[in-house]
Parts: sequence; structure tokens; C-alpha cells
Amino acid sequence: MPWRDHPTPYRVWVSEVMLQQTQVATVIPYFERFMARFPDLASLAQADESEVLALWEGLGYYRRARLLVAAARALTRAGGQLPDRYDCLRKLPGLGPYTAAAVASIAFGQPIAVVDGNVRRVLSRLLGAKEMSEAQLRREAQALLDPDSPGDFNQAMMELGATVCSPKAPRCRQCPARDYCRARRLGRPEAFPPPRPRPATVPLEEHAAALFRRGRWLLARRDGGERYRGLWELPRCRTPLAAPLVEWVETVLGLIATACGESRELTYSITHHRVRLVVHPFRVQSGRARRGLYAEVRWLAPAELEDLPMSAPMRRAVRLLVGRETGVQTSVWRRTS
DNA sequence: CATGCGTGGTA
DNA sequence: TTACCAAGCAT
Repeated sequence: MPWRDHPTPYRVWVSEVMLQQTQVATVIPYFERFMARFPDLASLAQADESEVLALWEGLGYYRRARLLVAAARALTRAGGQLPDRYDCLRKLPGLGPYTAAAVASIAFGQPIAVVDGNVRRVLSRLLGAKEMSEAQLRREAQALLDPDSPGDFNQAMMELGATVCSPKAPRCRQCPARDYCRARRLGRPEAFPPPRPRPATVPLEEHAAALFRRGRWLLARRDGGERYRGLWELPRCRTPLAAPLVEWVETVLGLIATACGESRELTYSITHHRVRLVVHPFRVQSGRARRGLYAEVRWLAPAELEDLPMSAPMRRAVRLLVGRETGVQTSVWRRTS
């Protein structure tokens, strides 16, 4: 892992934020690109949020990227360095109990145990305890911690969970703790800890307008709400419309347009939603685009679309749309019924 | 304290 | 194909 080779506080911090709910293999290429563009705290503090989001594109949980910039700016105002104490780190945006403990121990050698999903699972199995409170987990992890190498110990616990003490099929024969693991002695170590109930998947339907005029497409930057804030998309209306979509284009976006070609759809998942996204192509005759509920709208040539941060599904939609326009038909698109 | 936030890999 | 899962956090 590149952040282990040169574990400066800044690199440890960025890597730990990227690793929140994200696997190591996914993070590595993002981390390398991020460090090439923003090698230190000062460069990140001066960054455009949009450029940081563009580097984050595809990594998910985009709020992390916005909080990272916010924290960098706050730190720069306060002296330009990451604090070495857990309590001070914990106050920064985007640093919760896990990340503050990880940075304190890995970057600064502070004797603070981390508790993440891996540590929860490892401790639950070692102790043969199915229901452990956060406070219990915290105490047990802290009691086990090697105070001489807290960073290495914490990473070793997480790596044990990620590579050997895995959720479904733990490799107990390879485990260095196999002789004193209670869950193994009890049998069925994979039953520890009990799985949390998940919310049911909710189907959603969304409609987006692909508005084309003089070689450019209309893109909009999301403003309110939490999901995808700051990312660009084809203007989207949430609810199935009573009025034809062309009326929504006129009244909300201020554009006179005519439908051109068939609507196309793709599906994607986000948290516990299953979304069917229908894209309706339009040719715009006249009008000046209004931003509606968006922070900003822009007419963009195909080449310019690449630089804007978008969600993964919206990137798919745009790539296929532009590809279709240039004659590169893709089979992922399906005709709507 | 329950809920929502993204995505890609895997069984 | 679907469901589950992963180095959590903010609200």
C-alpha cells in the first residue's frame, strides 16, 4: 500500500478517508492520482472542490471529498498541520472515531486502538461474543493494543480481518490466533458477529432530459440534498409527470425543445434503491437555460464533459449518449416499452 | 440512535 | 441476476 511506504500525516489522513467503507484494492489507484495532483495539505486547501470531486469520481460517498477539502482549509487557517491528538483530530470534518484513531496511531504513534468492521468481527470471534456494544469493543481493542507499535497493531488487526478472518469463509487454519479463538472452538466462526438486518430495496424511477443544441449538451450541477451534491448530471425530474416532459423542459428549464429519437433507459443501484433512469433526448430550438433547482447549468461540448465530476451511473449515461450521437451504438441501452 | 450515503467485486 | 459486503460519517 503506497500510504505505508511514506506514512506522512497528510498521506495517512487521505488514505484513511478513502478507505472508509471502501476496499484497499479500490482505493490504491485513486490515492496515487490524488497524491500526484494534491501532494500536500496546502495544495488541497487551495483546490477547487469540483476538481477534488472529479478525482473522487467512481469512489462513491462523495461527501467524504467535500469534507476533506473543508478540513484542509480549516487546518490551513489554524496553522497548516494535522494535530497529533485524537481529541483534536476528532473535531475535524470527516474524522469520526475510526479515522481519528487511525491517524493518531498510524501517523503519530499515539496508543489509540481503532474499531472498524474488521476489528469488530475479529474481536467478536476471538471472544466468542455475538452482541458487543461499541464501548465493549473499544475496551477490548484498547486492552489488546501494543503500545510500542500502535499503528502496526491496528493495521494488523484490520488486515487479519480483511485477509484471514473474513466474513463468509474464515481461513482459520492460517490464522495466527486460531489456538485461542472462542468462536472457532464453539464451531461456526462465520456466525460471528450476527449479520445486521438490511433495509429492503426500494424501486425508483427517474427521468432525465438530454438537451442538445449546436453541438452541446446541457449539464446541471446538483445543489441541495445530500446525494451527489456538487456532481453534474443531465437535468433530472424525479416524479413521473402528469404533463409531457417537453412542458417540464419549457417551464422549469426555460427551453423550447422537441423530442428527437427514442427514450432510452438504464438501471443502477444506490444504497437501498434500485433506480430505473429513463433518458429522453431533445433538440433545443430556442430559449436561455435556467438553473431551476440546480446550482448551475452549462452547455458543454463532448470533450468538455470528461472533466466534470459525475456519478458513476450518470457517467455511463453520458458516455452512451455521446457515443450514440457519434455513431458508436452500444447494446447496454434498451428501448423503453 | 436509526437512517442514508456509492460503488465494484464476489458468491 | 440478486444480495451481500467493504479500513464510517453526519445528521
